[in-house]
Amino acid sequence: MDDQRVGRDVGVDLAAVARLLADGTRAAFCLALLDGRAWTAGELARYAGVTQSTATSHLNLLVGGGLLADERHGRHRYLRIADRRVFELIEGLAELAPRQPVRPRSLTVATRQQALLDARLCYDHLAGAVALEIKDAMVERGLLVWDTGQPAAAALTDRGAAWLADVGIVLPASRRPPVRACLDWTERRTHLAGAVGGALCGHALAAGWVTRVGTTRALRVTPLGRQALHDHLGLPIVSSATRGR
Amino acid sequence: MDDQRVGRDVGVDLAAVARLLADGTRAAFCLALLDGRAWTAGELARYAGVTQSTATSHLNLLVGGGLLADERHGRHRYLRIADRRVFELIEGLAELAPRQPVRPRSLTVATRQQALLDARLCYDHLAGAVALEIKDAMVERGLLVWDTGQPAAAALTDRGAAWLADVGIVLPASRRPPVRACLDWTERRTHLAGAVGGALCGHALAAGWVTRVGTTRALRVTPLGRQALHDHLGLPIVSSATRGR
DNA sequence: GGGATGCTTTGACGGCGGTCGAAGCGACAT
DNA sequence: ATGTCGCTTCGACCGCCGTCAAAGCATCCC
Repeated sequence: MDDQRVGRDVGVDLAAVARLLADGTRAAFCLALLDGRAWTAGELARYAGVTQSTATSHLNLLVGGGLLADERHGRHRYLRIADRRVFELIEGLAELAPRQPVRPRSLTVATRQQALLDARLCYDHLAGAVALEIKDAMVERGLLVWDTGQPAAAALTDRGAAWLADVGIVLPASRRPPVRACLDWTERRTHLAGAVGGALCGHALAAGWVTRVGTTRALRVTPLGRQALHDHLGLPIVSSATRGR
Repeated sequence: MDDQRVGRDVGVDLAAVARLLADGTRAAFCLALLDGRAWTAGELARYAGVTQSTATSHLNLLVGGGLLADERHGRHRYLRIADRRVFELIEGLAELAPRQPVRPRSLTVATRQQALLDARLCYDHLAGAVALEIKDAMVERGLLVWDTGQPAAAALTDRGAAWLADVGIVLPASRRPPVRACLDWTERRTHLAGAVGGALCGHALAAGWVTRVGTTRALRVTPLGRQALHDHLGLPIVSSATRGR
C-alpha cells in the first residue's frame, strides 16, 4: 500500500535542494553572492535585513547543502558560491522567476525598481547599466584591459592610472586587488569592481555625480554626473540606459 | 529602517520558483514528468502517493508558477513540463541533489532501490540501465536510428521492423508514434519509448524476460530474459548493469 | 588587561503551508 | 436516467521552519 508511493523513493531528493533556495533570505544571500565575491556573514545579514543569528542558521543550511562554501579568517566567516553548477542553477531559477515580484503597486515603487536597474551600489562600487557603460568606455579608451576568460583577467593600464589621477581619484593604499570583474545578474555581464571600482564610486558620490535614492542601493545619475561622464569618458549626455523612456 | 532590507527588493523573486520545487510531492511530479510525456492528474497523484485533492492544489501551484502546462481533455487533465528551461532547471537541481536520500535503512529497501536503477517501468516501456543496453544494441545492429539532436529524431529501420517480427512482437495499430526518445534522469540518457518501446516491454513481460518486483515499478531481468537478450541482441549474459555486484 | 567586534547557540514564538476527508461538479458509459 | 469516474472546492488539523532577543564564545585592538 505504502509501496505505491514510488515517486518518493527514486533516490534523488530534488526538494531538498530546492528548499534551500525557497526562502527569501537565503535567496537574497545567493543573489548577493552571484557577484562572485566572498561576503562575510555580517554583510549578508545586513544586506538581507535579518539578525546575525538568523543569518547564521541560514548559512549553515546553505553550506551544509553544498550550495555555499565558507572559509574562516580570524573572527570573520567568508561565504561564497560553492560551485559553477550552483551558479548556473541560480541563474536558471532567476530566468524563470517573476520579475518585479508583486510589489509594483505604486508608481513610485516601480520607478525605484527601474532606478535599481539603471544604477545602483554593488557593495562599494557601481553596478547596473551605467556601470557597464563606464567599463566599456574605459576599455575602449585603453584605460582598462578586460579579458573575461576563465578566470577573468582585468587590469588597469598605465594610461588608466594617469586617467584616474587626472580625474582626481586616489587609490587608498591597501592589499586589495585594484581591478576585479563583478558579475551583474540584471545585465548578465561583468562590471568594474575592486579598489578602482570602489574609489571611482566613492568619487562619484563625493563629487555629486550620483546620489542615493532614499536609503536603498539605488542611485540616480545627476546632470552634473552625466556631464562629467561625457567629459571624462565620452559617454553620451543622454545615457542609453534612460534613452527612450 | 525597513528599507535597509535591500536584498529583498531586487526585483527577482528567486524564492518563489524554488518554493514550487521545495515540496516532496511537487518534486515527485516534476521528476515523473521529466520523461516528456503528459500525465493525468490522477496518475501523478497515485505516483506520488497523495490524494487527488492534494494533487490538485499542487498542480495548480505548478501551473500557476509556469513550471507545468496543462490541457483539458474531457474529464482528464493532462500535465506536462512547460518549457525547455524548466527541464534544464530540474536537471540542474537533480545534479546537486543528494542521492539515496535518507531512506536506505534496511538492506531490502536498498536492494529494491538498486533494482529500480537497473530496470524499471517508465509508464509502459522499459527504463533503467537495461533499457539503455537494449537501445544501444538496437542502434548498433542497425535496427534503430537514434539522432539525439534538437529535436531528437529516432525511427525504426526496415531491418528493425523485420527484427520485431522475427522476435514475435506485433505493433498494435494506433496513431501513436512508433519510436520516441524518453529521457531517463537516473542515467541522464534517453531510452526507447513510443509504440515500439511499449510493445517490446509488453512482450518482455509476457514472455517472462522480466518480472515485476512486488507492486512497484521495479523489474528484475530473469535468466530467460538474459538469454533472450543475448540471442536477439547480442547482449552479454551478465549485464553490465549487474556486473561486479 | 579590558573592551570592541563578529559570529554562534539557545529558547520561545508565530505563521505559513501541506495534508486529508467529504461534498460537489462535470464528463462519460450503459 | 442512473452510475461511475476524474477532478475540484472547502474546511479543519498539525507540524515545520523562519524569526528574534539574549547570552555566550572567539578574535582582534589598544
